[in-house]
Amino acid sequence: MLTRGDMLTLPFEEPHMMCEPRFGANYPRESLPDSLQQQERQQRPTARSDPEMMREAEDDLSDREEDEREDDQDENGLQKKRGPRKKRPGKEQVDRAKLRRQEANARERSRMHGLNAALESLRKVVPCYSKTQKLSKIETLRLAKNYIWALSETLSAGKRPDLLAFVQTLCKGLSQPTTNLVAGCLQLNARNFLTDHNGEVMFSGRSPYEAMYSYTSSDMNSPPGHSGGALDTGSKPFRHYSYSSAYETYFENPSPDSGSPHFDGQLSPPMNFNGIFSLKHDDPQDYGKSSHYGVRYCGAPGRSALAPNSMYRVSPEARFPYDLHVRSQSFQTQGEVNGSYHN
DNA sequence: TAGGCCATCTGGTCCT
DNA sequence: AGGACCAGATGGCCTA
Repeated sequence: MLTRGDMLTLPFEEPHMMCEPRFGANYPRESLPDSLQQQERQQRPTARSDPEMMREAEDDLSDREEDEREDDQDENGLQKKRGPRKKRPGKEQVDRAKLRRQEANARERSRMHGLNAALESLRKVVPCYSKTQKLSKIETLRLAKNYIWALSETLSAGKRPDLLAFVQTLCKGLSQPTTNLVAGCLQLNARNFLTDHNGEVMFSGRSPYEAMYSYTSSDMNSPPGHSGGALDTGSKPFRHYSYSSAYETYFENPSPDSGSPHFDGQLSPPMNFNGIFSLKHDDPQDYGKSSHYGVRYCGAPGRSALAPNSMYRVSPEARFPYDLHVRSQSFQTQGEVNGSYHN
């Protein structure tokens, strides 16, 4: 099946093929390959019935007249000194300009392909990745921004996040289909999420967390640019609590008929619900050379600094909490969740 | 069929 | 001069 990314992609070596549909519009005639130009000349009717041809002829005429006139008078109509006559571009210059344009087009395509490749690699590290159901460019960027924000909050709080709050942060500003997609990727019941008219994500049901902790899922900062939403009610960081019962509540029934999009592609698990934020991706060489993800957030203002690659070297009290508590706490469930990602 | 998303072309601007 | 970057225009594909 052809993906969106594959469509309209033509080989660089055949720029005229890509230009062809545009000839009828505003593509410059001089850009036609010589053979096509010749062919077009031969096909021109002698009668001046084609409006485009008439326009061309008028342009030619007016150009010539302007060339002649511009030597006689300046813009004020005063007699102008005769200088070197402006030379109309010769065939060589036209060909050269044509070539430069084609080269520029190829570079532009290449540049955009690079941009798309970077976007694709970004898709693979945000919390929802499917080869068959790709996030759009804009949604990928939004989700990435939310993800960075949520992880930064988690790091600054130094505690395990509230699951719902985390997911709600992820989904902020995303379209309803993308929200469903993310919820589906994370195996949450997408029906529990609503998007209001402002695009803010709300949780429609009563969270079991709220029942257990009398703590609302809105107790966290909102990402920049998302003020005033349903989640913007406080500055408290993610709350530290045990996931075990909540996990059961949310994942014992993974809601296969939740209305979420169908996922038959690869899902990447940048986050695990039992609190371990591991990043899985197809090409770890991209990241293995760099420092651990957590280190990248340490330079943020207000964040406590860690030595490079030193997430596990700092004192236990200051350590990223997930490895301290959660691995032993719910190792089995982590495996279950991971298993679903690796389908 | 309208709207969203996308790839490509194109000309302008800025920088080296 | 030439390359990188950008935004507008255009047209194709897909989906609700």
